[in-house]
Parts: sequence; C-alpha cells; structure tokens
Amino acid sequence: MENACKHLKTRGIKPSYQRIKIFEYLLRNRNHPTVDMIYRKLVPRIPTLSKTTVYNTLNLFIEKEIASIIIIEENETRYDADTSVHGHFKCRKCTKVYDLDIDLSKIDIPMLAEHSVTEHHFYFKGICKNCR
Amino acid sequence: MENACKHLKTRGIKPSYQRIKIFEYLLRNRNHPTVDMIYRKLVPRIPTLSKTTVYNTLNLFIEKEIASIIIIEENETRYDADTSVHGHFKCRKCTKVYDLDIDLSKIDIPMLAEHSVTEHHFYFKGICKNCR
DNA sequence: TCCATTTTTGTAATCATTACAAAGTATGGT
DNA sequence: ACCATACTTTGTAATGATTACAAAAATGGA
Ligand SMILES: [Mn+2]
Ligand SMILES: [Mn+2]
Ligand SMILES: [Zn+2]
Ligand SMILES: [Zn+2]
Repeated sequence: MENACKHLKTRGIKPSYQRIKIFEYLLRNRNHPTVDMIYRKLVPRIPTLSKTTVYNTLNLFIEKEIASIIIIEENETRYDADTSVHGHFKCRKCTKVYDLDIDLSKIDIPMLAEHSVTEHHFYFKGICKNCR
Repeated sequence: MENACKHLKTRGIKPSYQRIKIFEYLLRNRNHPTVDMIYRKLVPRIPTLSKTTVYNTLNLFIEKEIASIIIIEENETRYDADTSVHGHFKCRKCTKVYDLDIDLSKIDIPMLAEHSVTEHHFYFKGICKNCR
C-alpha cells in the first residue's frame, strides 16, 4: 500500500518505516485495536519495534487527525483510522467493537447550542448478534 | 439526608457511615466527580477514610446500579448518581462536565437492531459558553 | 459476652501510559 | 563523500490510577 505513505505525507507526517507499518495496520484491520494489539502483530516483522514507538506514533496520528481515539473501557484505549463522526458498539462477551455509521453531529441537541462543540463520541454496550 | 440511607437499603446495600457519606456526596454534587475528588472532599470530616473504600464503594454502587460510570478521558473515571440514559459535554478549558438530558436510546439506530443493547453512552467535547 | 460476618483500612502489586536520554537515521550544504 | 544538524526510534525508569490482599475494626444476632 503506497496509499498509506502518501496519506501520511499529505498531513505533514514524515513517512518512516514504523509509521507506515502502523498506519497500514490501522487501515487494513478495522478492528479498533489497542496499542498492545498493534505491537504484538507488528513486532515479529519489525523485531526492533518498541512499544514506545507505537504510543508516540499513535499520539502523532491523533494530533495530525489521521486517526481517532476510542475510549469505551477505562484503561483500554483503542484507535481507529476512520476519523469521520461515527459510533461504536462493543460486545461484552466477545469484546468485538462494531462500527455504527451514524453522524450524531447531525442530530439536534438544543443544550449544545450554547457551547462550541469539537468532538462527538458515542458508543453502546451489550451482546452482539453472534454471541446469543 | 435520610434520603441517601433509604436509597441504599432499597437496593440491598447496607448503609454504613462511609457509604452514606459517599452517596450523599454524589447526590449533592452533580459535578461527575473522580474518586480523588470525592476522597479529598470527605477525608477532612472522616479522617480515617481510605481511598480504597471510595473505590470499593463506587464499584458497589455501579454493580447495584445506583450510580453510573462516565469515561470521557483515558485514566479519568468519573461517577454520576444519575442512572438515567443521558449524555455529557466536557469543556476542555475549565474541565467542567455538563449534563445533556437526552435519551439516546429513543433514537432509532438500525444497525443496533440485531444486537442486544444494555448501555448507552455519549459525550461531546469543546469549549463551554462560560469559557469563550 | 461471644462468635460469625461484613466493612474498612493500609500496603503492595498491577498495568497502561509517559518522560527521558541515548542511539540510530535521514537530510542538506559543502 | 563528509559533516553538522535535526528528527526518529529505542529501552528503561517514572508516573498514576486501580485492584489485590490480608489485617483490623465494626456490626449484629445468639
Ligand atoms: Mn470505528
Ligand atoms: Mn450526568
Ligand atoms: Zn459478541
Ligand atoms: Zn469551560
């Protein structure tokens, strides 16, 4: 995927090998991974990879807005290459996180009118169709 | 507030002194406090109070469903005596968390139909009316 | 009062994340 | 190619919130 490399450049991120690989992982695996999931998947192919690099890189992606952060459980930060406004559903049995392609920013919430809103987050929890 | 004591009993929670004080704090201060905020506010009046007790008690409240948990930032767990389905707005300047009294469970989200949903969470971030 | 059960407490352990500085790598001018 | 400089990666240590655990304290009934 030369795609990933170009995407990084357009946002002013120098496309180092690690950054490309981490971004490719996010693009290909739409499973909302944690830092640890990304690290464990990549380290066999990049033996020198440091978990710190994964943290640094993801924080850079968030800052440059090519990825978004998903916080559903305390101490389980997940990442998403999809930066559009959308929501998630997490199954408490299989722990899978599903996408919900709904733009909540289009729903009118009068109480928000007086504030200046920059981020929209929503998620649901329960048991998914496959687990019951 | 004898109120708090009765509320605990009806949910099968023995109303110990610490539990009553922590629950009263949640009822009176609708500011979505962290464990640390609750602890620091109560410890002058209950010098023997342990932070572990605050953690244990809040986990019990969540389990017995007399309080709900609010996760907006990673490693900043907040608690709310309001267990109804409602949302929040957090100001990134003054860090205040506002209530949004909207029941998202009433909004139809087709993608959720196939799953069994038990929890609804939503929050927004930005700058509040007082901070701009 | 005695005993069993529950609750509280303090300390240590855990775990995710960040801080930091050293080592490695790329870049651009000479 | 050489060097200086800036950027990136890495490993280790520090941080901070939460939980585990076991001892101490409180409760409540026989
Ligand atoms: Mn997503
Ligand atoms: Mn609330
Ligand atoms: Zn499932
Ligand atoms: Zn504000």
